[in-house]
Amino acid sequence: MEVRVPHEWPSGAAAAEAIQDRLRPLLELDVPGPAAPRTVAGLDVSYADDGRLAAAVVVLDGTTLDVVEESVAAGTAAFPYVPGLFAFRELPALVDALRALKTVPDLLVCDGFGVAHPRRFGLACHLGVLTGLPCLGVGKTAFVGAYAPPGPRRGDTSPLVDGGEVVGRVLRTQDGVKPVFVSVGHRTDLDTACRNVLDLCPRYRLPETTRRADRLSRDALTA
DNA sequence: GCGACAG
DNA sequence: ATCTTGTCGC
Repeated sequence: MEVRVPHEWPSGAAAAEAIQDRLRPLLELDVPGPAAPRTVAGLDVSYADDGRLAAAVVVLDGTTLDVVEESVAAGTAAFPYVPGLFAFRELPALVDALRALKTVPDLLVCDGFGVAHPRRFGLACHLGVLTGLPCLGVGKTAFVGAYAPPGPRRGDTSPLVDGGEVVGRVLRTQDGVKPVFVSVGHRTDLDTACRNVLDLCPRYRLPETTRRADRLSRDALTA
């Protein structure tokens, strides 16, 4: 599929933040997301001991969750890990993997956050703008925002609030497991995003998209 | 000012 | 992210 060229690569933190600020106005938020996506792509990156990394994209049938297509791209950490600038670390390799895709997914599911970010422009926002596709983020641990623990049952949620605004939702994807943090990235709304994530979690805490991409990227690193 | 901080 | 065994539970 086609992916917009990222931009001139930032030389440092200040330049990276400037890029986020420049792209943020391009976000399309509060628009209805895909309630029943035909295909959903999961993205993840694994790291080796030496700085090598492997980015993986796995496209699943939105209904059966069967694998439709897979793509892997090898690369190198493109930026140091800085909370808030995490996207710049994995973006180049993820874009490579996406470009190799024959399928154009109806929805992208990222490891990390969307607008639940200090400058409201996390990885899911960045990938959304670059691809023009509906995109959401699923985080495993809290980053920004305050929240109350959601109820103990699958589907229970509580709002994630930062700076006086709701930036995401804490979602329990299975009875009694630790909740995940869902936030909108691009071209979708929070209700649809949470519905999508729940649909992608028929059995485990993390979405099948994420689990599949994680496994693929890890295997690619070994092989 | 200090600490905390997605993966 | 990654370093890491057994163990409890369905």
